[in-house]
Amino acid sequence: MNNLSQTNRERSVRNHNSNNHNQIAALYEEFISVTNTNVDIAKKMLQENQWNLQKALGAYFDTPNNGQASASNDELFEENRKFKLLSWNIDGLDMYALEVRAQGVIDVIKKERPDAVFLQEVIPCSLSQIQTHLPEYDVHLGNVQNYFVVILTRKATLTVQRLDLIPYPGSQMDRNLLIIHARYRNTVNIDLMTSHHESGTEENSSHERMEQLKLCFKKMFDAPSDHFVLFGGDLNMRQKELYKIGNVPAGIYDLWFANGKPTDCEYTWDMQLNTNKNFSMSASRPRARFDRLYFRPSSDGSIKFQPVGFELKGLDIIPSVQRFCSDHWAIQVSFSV
Amino acid sequence: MNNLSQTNRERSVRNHNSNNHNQIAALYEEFISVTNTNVDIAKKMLQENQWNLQKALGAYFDTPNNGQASASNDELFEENRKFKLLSWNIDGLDMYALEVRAQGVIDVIKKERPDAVFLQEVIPCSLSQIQTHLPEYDVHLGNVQNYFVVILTRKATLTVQRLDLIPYPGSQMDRNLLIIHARYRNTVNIDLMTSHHESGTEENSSHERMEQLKLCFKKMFDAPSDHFVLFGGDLNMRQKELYKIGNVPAGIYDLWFANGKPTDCEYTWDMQLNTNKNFSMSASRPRARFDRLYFRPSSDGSIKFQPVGFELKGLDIIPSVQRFCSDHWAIQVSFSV
DNA sequence: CCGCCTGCG
DNA sequence: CCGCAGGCG
Ligand SMILES: [Mg+2]
Ligand SMILES: [Mg+2]
Repeated sequence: MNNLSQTNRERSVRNHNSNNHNQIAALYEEFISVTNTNVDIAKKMLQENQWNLQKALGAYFDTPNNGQASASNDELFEENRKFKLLSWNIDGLDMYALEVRAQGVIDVIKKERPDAVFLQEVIPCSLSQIQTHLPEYDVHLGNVQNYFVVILTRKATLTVQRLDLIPYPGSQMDRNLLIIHARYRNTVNIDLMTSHHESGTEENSSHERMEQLKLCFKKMFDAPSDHFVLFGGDLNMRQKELYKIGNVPAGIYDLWFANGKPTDCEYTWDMQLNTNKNFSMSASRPRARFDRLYFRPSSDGSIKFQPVGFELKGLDIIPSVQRFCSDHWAIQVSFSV
Repeated sequence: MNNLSQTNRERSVRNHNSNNHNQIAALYEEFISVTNTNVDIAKKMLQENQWNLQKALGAYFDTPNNGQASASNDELFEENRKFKLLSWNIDGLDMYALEVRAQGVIDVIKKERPDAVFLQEVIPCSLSQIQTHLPEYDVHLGNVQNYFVVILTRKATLTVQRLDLIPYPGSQMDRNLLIIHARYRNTVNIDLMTSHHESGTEENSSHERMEQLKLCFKKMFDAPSDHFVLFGGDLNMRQKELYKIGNVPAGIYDLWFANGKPTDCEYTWDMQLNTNKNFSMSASRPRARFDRLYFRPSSDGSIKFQPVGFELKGLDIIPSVQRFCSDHWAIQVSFSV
């Protein structure tokens, strides 16, 4: 019996208690996490089953075409739980309809319910919106000058032990590496690292990016070996630069590759599809895989944490303002835990 | 007896003819070429020796400390003749005191008396000055739009057989390679090639420069093997780029290297010494060896053509306007012929 | 934070 | 034709 099973037991106890608001939210959380559905289905199934999670899950999976109905609920519990991480440069430097666009970001997070979120190019005004509208997350940040990176951790699943902020000494743009040392469901140590690496094509920026990336890879190895390490963000990375630093070190996995290199998720900054910037009349319509997520597994092989998905989010234009949330797409990875 | 000796004989014949202006100029030319002096000394010595070149040379070298007085005049003839080539980006895009600066360029050429001159960044207005004030040179050019490259050949020593203009297909700046197929003293075939390679540090410019340089090296090899080939100009070259294309091919010689890498002639574009641009208040004071000359010897080993000198010219500020002739220095190479 | 341009130090 | 900033398509 591994640590995750203990967590399940603990939660079963909670489920038999009173129906106050926090506990209903926890039931939704659990139902959605196991069934990979949404809050509407969770509400319906739980209401129909007297707010008993096991009964609601049983009823859901007994319905034909819902999940894998042949397995027992406990097995489904084990098999279907996901850890989700979403990373997004939300372009807080673009003032056009920023408040509406930031609300769009919040809506995506509410819908996706990732356990952790890496945000880049956040400005104070957007940060306030996030803190107001996403109370289900803890908000972690280093500096709050100009624009900055933020890590959100889902209160229900992650407890934060420590924060590290490592400035890049060579950065001309005040970029830094933000690290959150967290525990997932009180059992799994996960170090969450995000960064917004030096922008632009200039030689100095390119060189600085390589230094920043090398530092990050080193930090991933510096973490205790029994921790899982997730690092990524807007790395502004070019293939040549990765090649020049010797490609991704052994023991670290690019989660786009680990999830089968889905070609429809390749470009995270795509001026052929994203119209937030004025490239429509331009001769060049560049696109690139600037945003990436890397994974260093734990040395503890008994802990299940398998990459099972890579998706782009934020692909929809916001009708009211005819803008996307950002010039970058969000990238989201899932792990079977 | 090689071809150069024949040329000497031909000239001796000319020297006994009448004293019209052209022939006096030819006598000056010869005297200066052999003695490495200047027009004032040539005039004095020739006047004192009844315009007899042999007597004037004899008198000059019999004077203690003048040349190597122990050798015979004929030997000195052989030993001291030089072929000189000067290359200069004269910054015709800088309008500040351009006419005075172009006159400065003309003055340097008149003083140095190179057999051939490669000019880059010439504009029509400067071209007119050159044509007016340097009648001792033939002027060769391809396009005359915006700014362009020009080759000057000394009428007394070079006869031009053909001109080729090869546009660089990938250039964003209408750059091209200008080739003059010439004969030196009616005996030695010399192909003169100059170019102004793509400017700037951008990736596309850098890549285009490498393509341009590869084409030029190829053209140097395409010339008939019994020709000497001299190629160079403002190549805007970076060490990395030369490395990336595999360095200078075997059989081609960088004349700065061939002349012992004189460290005081390394930087041809030097914002630490040249004040034409506004770098005085700038944090960076860049300098580079942008201007280079390459040499492919003839397969005919009987023809003497040995690199014997590399110099910078145009190092003096013009007092009246407090500017240098150009933001580039001129580079000048000499061959013992 | 694409390429390219202009202007500044 | 240096690096960098700001603006444009
Ligand atoms: Mg951005
Ligand atoms: Mg120039």
